[in-house]
Amino acid sequence: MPSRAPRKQAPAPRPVVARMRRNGRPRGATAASRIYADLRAELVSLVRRPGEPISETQIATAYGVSRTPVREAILKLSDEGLVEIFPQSGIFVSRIPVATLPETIIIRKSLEETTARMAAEHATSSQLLNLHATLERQREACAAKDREAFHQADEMFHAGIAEVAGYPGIWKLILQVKVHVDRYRRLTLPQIGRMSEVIAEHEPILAAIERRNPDAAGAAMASHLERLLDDISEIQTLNPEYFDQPT
Amino acid sequence: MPSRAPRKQAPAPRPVVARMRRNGRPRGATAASRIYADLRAELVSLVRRPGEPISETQIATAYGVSRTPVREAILKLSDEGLVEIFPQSGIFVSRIPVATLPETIIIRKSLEETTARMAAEHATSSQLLNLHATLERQREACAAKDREAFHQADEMFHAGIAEVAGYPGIWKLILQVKVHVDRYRRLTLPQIGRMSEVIAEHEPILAAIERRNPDAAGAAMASHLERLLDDISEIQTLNPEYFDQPT
DNA sequence: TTTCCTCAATTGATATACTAATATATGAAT
DNA sequence: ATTCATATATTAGTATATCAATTGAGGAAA
Repeated sequence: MPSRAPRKQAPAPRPVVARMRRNGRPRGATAASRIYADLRAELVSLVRRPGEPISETQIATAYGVSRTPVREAILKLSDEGLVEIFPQSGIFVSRIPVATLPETIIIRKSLEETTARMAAEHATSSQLLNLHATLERQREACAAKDREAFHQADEMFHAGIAEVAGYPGIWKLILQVKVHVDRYRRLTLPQIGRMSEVIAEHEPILAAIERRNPDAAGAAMASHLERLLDDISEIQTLNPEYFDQPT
Repeated sequence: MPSRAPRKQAPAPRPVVARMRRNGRPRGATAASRIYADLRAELVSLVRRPGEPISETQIATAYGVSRTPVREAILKLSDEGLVEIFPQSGIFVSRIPVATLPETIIIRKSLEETTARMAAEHATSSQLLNLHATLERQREACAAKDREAFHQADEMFHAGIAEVAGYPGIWKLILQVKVHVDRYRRLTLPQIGRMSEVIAEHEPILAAIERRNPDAAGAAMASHLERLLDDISEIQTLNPEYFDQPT
């Protein structure tokens, strides 16, 4: 029996206000979150291949922890659609759901057309200079044929536009949505020639934002992302086991 | 020592194909998923009020299960932003992040402008009849002043348009994004007068889709959702403890 | 009264253990 | 060889246990 009254029970006529938030650290460096981040990186980079089984216990021993935090990480990845859990059977890296990729790109196009528009309406000079700097970094990566840096600058460019628009949460949503497209594209690695095309498409977007022309900015962004739709639907034949077949 | 070779180990030169998927039931009726669904309903319906503490053990005993499945449900809700976990402190129903609501509505507007456009391009006669039926159901609910049925028909109308567009996943994404707006609007209950306005705004959307006019359909949808932006920013003052203050 | 200190209780995070279901390898039967 | 049955190991799901961090009430000190 508790010698003291329990700290907080619901029965009262609605405490409602409740306690104010305490420490400002909402769940940072737990074992689960570290494992989640690691696994996610391995999944998007295709270090773990679609269809491959994943063993909770194996990962747990590898990290020197119990199954519990590993399971927490896996469940989160399952929500994101990166792994599939089959009860009493096993966990597997999800195959790439080819059928849903076009819809994903449509979503991205729709959202980024909006951010480009809003960016053209709200951009400050310093923000424009930052975007120019990012684009220049991308040109350097292109010249150096550094695919990793190029991709990183590419994401920064798009994220930067969302931030200039005043809606950084839109880019967070896009990140969540485009994960399967990223896995798909990782399989179509070569595309060195694409890098300069991408830059050539980024330039008019930034130019339109600079001209404060929302319509042009949105249109340029839309046509840039429409190229993505063309890119997919090429290499489905090789490595068919990585894809979720239309049956 | 295992008397038999382990079933599957990674070391081999990449098994790759792995096992085909077995039973088609990817995680259905676990205790965790039932608790998750229940809790989520309680959160969006504001049965559990923003700021209120949530006790894992209390829920566990209420369901007659251990803390483990409860924790799985809570973690998922935490990812969705419906609850906040403060380490070694407690779990609390998240306050409504008022500052992010406009962005959420912008996202929805952007995506649904797209679905309306695409619906106008692809709608078949039977699909149009279904949309008319849904709209009629909404009129009936309005006449009966049945708010719950009205809201249900409203969601069906929007979901139906996404489906006609050929991108039902867009509606699923919207559902995920608009949860805080729903909680907010639940606080502004009255709005009986709004019901007929909503119907009056739905009609031109459907009419434009019927006329196969993507531009008009997108514009009608956009202006419909812009009304949402006006609706918020009204009742922040009453019940301030439910909102995440801009400090 | 106000401030500080102490301490029991609760909590989130993790560890360990158990169970029912399932898949697969092995061996038997055809 | 091919099919079928059986046994065994692995698994997801859940239960229970441990621990350090934090809270907040009560009492001591000012």
